Amino acid sequence: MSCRAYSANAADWDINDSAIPRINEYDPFSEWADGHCRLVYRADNEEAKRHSSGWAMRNTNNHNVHILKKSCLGVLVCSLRCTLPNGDRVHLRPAICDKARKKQQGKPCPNRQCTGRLEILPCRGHCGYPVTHFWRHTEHAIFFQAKGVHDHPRPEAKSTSEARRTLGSGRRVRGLAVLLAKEAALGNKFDIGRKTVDKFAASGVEQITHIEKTTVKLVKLMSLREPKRQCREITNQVSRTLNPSSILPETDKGYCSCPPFECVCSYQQPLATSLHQFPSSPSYQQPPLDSFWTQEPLHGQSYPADMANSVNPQYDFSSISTDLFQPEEIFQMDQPVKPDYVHINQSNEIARSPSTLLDLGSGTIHREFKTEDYWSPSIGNMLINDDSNNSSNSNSRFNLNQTPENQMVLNNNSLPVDQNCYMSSKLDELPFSLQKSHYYQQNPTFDVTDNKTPYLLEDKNFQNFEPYQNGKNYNKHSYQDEYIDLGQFNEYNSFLSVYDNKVTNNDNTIFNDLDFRINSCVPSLNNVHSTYSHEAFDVISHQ
DNA sequence: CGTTGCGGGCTAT
DNA sequence: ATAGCCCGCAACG
Ligand SMILES: [Zn+2]
Ligand SMILES: [Zn+2]
Repeated sequence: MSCRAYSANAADWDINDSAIPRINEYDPFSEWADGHCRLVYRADNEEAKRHSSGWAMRNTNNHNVHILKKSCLGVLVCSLRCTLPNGDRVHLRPAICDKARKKQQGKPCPNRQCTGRLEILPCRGHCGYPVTHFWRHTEHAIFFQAKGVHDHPRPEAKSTSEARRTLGSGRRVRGLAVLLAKEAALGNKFDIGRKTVDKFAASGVEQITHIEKTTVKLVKLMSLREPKRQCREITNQVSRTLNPSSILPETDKGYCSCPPFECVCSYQQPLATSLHQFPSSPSYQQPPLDSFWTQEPLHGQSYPADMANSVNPQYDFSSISTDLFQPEEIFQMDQPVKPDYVHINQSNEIARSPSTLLDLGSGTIHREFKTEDYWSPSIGNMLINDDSNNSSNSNSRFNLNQTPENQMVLNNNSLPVDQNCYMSSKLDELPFSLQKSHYYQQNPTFDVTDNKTPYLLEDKNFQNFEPYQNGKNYNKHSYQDEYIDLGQFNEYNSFLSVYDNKVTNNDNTIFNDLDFRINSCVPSLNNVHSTYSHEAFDVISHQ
């Protein structure tokens, strides 16, 4: 699900804007928002208030009191990429707490018949870095913005994870039943947001057609300002691509009776053996023998129904207990955790390094399945990346990114998102300052002043187009001075005209693409964005 | 115990 | 300046 192409509010704002249009419509909470999106929730939305997400997001310090930033921790997977009997893959929820997360790593795979160990598959969905979520509160709404497209499967639902944790050590099936029931019950709430998804997905396709036409323009726009470090990391994604052909080799395995994180049995799996020693990160990747995600069910685990049937059942939760994560237990296993493994894992826990460049320009989908590919993209999955809970969330990452087109399609909303930032245009051509001045002059009405207020405090101004005011400042800088609001450019054309000195075309979609790419891959350009379709532009630069 | 948020501080670009 | 990230602290459940 990700975000809908158009949020109720036509996202003509950016989380960093000092002034944002007043929002009248709110979006239903999207637990699995993916791709670049901006959503506005009601201030009383509990989930929004908690800044929760289906993705395992951890707080990260962005030195900005007004905006809460979180980055994705990826997903906890089996080092052997085993497939559960039902065809699902292991994808547990990484603990948010660093300490707890470390404990998780190296634990035996929950699949009883698998000898693999749990390891973190870091998120590299945003230019090689973890996808980030931004939250900002205003008086009447909670603004949410995401950057990047998760290149990994969805972790288990938060509720499931919690349930597991709290379920006592009850070791039997009973616990499992409870979990399943919970999951099933929880799943229903997401249906709401989904309808729009398909719709947007379709529109996304349409938009894609415009891409070629607009490419030139986009390049031009991007040339306005090229961030020094662009994301061009397509490579990572490619590396995770899996061979579709390989399918569920391990599917039929039975489960051992060992706890998910504490398997003690010595059951050996043929394939896996050494795999667990390698970190999941692409740079280190060892080729999993078979496609890890290929089989991800189309419906993500997030789906209630699915969960009950597929996801949870696969795990042996009976043994899961609070002590699952006890470090000591790791050593109790017949096969001690390999120190190296753990070590490596930690270092790779979160992708830090950018990746290598990919063939950005190629629009081809890489299906070459290298041994190291983690993901096998299934086109069907790729096309729909919706946040609705059911979608094949797991696919979002992987496959889509390989091609610009694909990405665009995939990204939720149909908004083209170029994670890869394959377009390395030069922004230099147009001085950024120029843009600012233009926009700024035209939007005299906006108040640029920056007042500071913790994001938790509602930022009235934000909603009303007023500057931040209140409280804390951004840690070290204020946005106000440089804030530029492009709101006046209601049309994409207007925007173009500014640069081109002429009005070019009416194709709003183009802008979207541009926006997407810019936002996603070019850090500096994140402020430049358009409403996803014909809405006004909101370009902001601040510093 | 784990989650969530805060914020200092370091690093790379 | 921007962004990513580590780390400790604290409130909370
Ligand atoms: Zn396994
Ligand atoms: Zn992610």
